[in-house]
Amino acid sequence: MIDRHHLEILRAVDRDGSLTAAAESLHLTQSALSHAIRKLERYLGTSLWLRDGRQLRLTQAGEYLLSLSNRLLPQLEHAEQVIGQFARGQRGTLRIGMECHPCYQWLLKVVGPYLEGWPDVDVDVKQKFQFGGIGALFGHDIDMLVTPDPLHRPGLVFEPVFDYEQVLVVSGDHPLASREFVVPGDLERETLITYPVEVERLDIYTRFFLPAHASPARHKTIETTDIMLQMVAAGRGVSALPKWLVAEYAEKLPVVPVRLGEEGLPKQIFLGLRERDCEVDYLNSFMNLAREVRWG
Amino acid sequence: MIDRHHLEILRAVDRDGSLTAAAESLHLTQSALSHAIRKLERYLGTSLWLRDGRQLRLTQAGEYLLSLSNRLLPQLEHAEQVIGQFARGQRGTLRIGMECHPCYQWLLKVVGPYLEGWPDVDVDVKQKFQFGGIGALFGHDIDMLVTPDPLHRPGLVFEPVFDYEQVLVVSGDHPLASREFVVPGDLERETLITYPVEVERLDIYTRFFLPAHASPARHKTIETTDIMLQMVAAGRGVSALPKWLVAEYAEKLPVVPVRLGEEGLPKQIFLGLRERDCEVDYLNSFMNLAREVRWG
DNA sequence: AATATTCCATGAAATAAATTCACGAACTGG
DNA sequence: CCAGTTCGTGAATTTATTTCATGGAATATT
Repeated sequence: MIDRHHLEILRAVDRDGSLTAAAESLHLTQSALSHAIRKLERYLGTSLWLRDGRQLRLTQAGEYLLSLSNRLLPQLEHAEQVIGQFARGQRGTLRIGMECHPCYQWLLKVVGPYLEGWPDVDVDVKQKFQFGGIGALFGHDIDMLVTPDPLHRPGLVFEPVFDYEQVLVVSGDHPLASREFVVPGDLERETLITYPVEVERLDIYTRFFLPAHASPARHKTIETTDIMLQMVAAGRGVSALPKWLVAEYAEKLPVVPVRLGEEGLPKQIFLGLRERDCEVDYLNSFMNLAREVRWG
Repeated sequence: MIDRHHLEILRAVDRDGSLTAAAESLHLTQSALSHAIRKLERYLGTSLWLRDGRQLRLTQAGEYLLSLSNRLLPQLEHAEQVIGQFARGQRGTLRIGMECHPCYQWLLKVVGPYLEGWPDVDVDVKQKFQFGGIGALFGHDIDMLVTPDPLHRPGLVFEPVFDYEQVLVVSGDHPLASREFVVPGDLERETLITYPVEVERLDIYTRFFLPAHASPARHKTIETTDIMLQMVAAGRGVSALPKWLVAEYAEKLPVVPVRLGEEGLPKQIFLGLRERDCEVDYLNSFMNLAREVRWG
C-alpha cells in the first residue's frame, strides 16, 4: 500500500537530492530510508530510482509517484491545519436554530459583527425542526437555539441574552392606540394575528388571555412579520410582538405599541447550547456578542 | 500525522455504518479500529465522531476528514493501478531519439500502428542530444535510438530494422537524371545539399567522395527534407537521401533518384536500446513492429 | 595512483507501533 | 428485564520500523 510516508520519501529525496540528505531532513537514518524504499519498490514491483553510480535518478514510475506526492501531500498538510482550527474552535459552521419568529431581526444584528470576528466560521440558520428546537439541539442538527422557552434539561445550557417587553400592536387610528395599557377584556371583539405556532407557545395566550379566561374574537396566523404588521396597520387585526420590534416598524408604518396588562408582559430571549460545547470558542464568542447587543 | 490508513478508516466507518462492520471490511478486529481511532483523535486534538449511545455520528472535523478521504483515496488507488502498468511495461513514455534525419518519415509509419496497440504508452521524439544519441541513451534522456551508426557498447543493444539504398537526388531536367549511376567525379561541379550534421556522419562523404578523394563544388545545409527537395527540384543543387524517400517525393516534385557508384550505397537503420530494457514489453513491441514495416 | 570521502545496500538487533485477546460497560429491541 | 450488539480499554502479542554496524562502489583529493 502506498502510504503517506512513502510520498514524503519521494518528495524529500527529490528535494534534497540524495538518500542521505533526505534521511536527515526526515529525521531518519539513511539505512531506515533505504529499507523503506526497498520495501516499497518490492511492493510496487518496479524500481522508483535507477542507481547509477552513486546518483539516484527517478524512473518513470518514480516520476509519476513524485508528482502524486506533490499533489497529495499539500492537501494532507492543509487538512491538518484546518482540523487544528476545528479543534481550537476557530473554524466550523455555527448552526443556529430559531424558535422565536421575531428574533430574526435581532439575530441579524448579532451575526454581522460575529462574522467579522470569526472569518472561518460560517453561520447557518434553521427554523423548522422535526422534534422541536430542543430535539434539534440534542440531535446535533443545530448547535445553538434561540428561544423564549428555555426548557432546562440535563446536557443543555440556557442563558438569557436579552430582556424585552411583549406589547400589543394596533394601527395608529385604532381606538386602543392611545391607551396606557389594555386588559384581556379590551380585545374580546378583536382579531388577533400571530405566527403559526401552537397556542401554548404564544405568551399572549398563556400569560394574558388564559389567566383571565378571555380570548380574542378571531385568531389568524401569518408567517412573516412584515405582512403581519401590514395587516395591523390596515386595521385588519391586532398582534403581540416585542416592543423593540414594533418601535422599528413604527418609523415606516402607522402602528402603535400598547402595554399588555398594567404591568406589561416582560420576556427574555435565551440562547441554548449543549453543555459539552460550552468551551468551544466560536460558540462561546457568539453568546458573549449576543449579550452585548443593546437596544434603544 | 494523518495517514492513508486513517483515511481508509474514515471511509470504511462511513460506508459500513459501525466500527464493527468497518473493522470486518478492513480485515481488522473492532478493537484495532478503536485503538487506531483513539490515537488519531488524540493526535488531532479533536474527536471525529460523537459517541451517542452506540451510534457514531461524524463531527464537523470528521466530516471534513471524510471528504478528504473520498478525494484522496481514489487517487492513491489509481496511482497503484498505473504503477502496476508501469511495472508490467504496459504504460510509459517511449522516448525515441533520432540521429537519422530522413528516418522521420519512416518513424511515422511505425508510430501510428504502435499507438493503436499501446493506448497507454506515449511516444516522444527528440532530435537534439548534448552528448550524441548514444549519450542520450546512456543518460536515460531517451529509451530508444534510431540511427544508421550502431556504435556497439556494453550495455546497449542494436538491431537493424530496415535496409535501403542511399541515392543521389537530382531534378528531372538535370544532366545526370538519366544516368544509370554516378561516380564521384560526376559531382565535382555540383552543389551538395545535406542536413546540418558533421561530415563524418554523412555517408555520401565517408563512403562516396572521400574514398575517391573527390568532393562537390559547394556544400549547403538545410534542416528539413521538404525544403531540401524543393531546392533540388529547382535545380539549385543535388542531395543524397534514402531511395524510398525520394520515391515518395517523386510523385509531387520533379526529382529523380540516381545510384551512387556502380554498386549503390546500401544502408541500414538500427534501433538501439539499453540492454536492461530489452525485456520491457512496450519497447520490445516497438522493435518488432519496426521490423515488420515494409517498403514498396 | 593511492587515499580519503561520500553515498547506498544489507543483515541482525533493538525499538516502536499496530493488532489481538479478554473483558466490561452502555445501549437497543424484543 | 434480558439477550444481543456495540464500543472502549489494558495487557499481551505480533508485526513493522528503525538503528547499528559494516561493506562495496563511485567520486574527490593529494
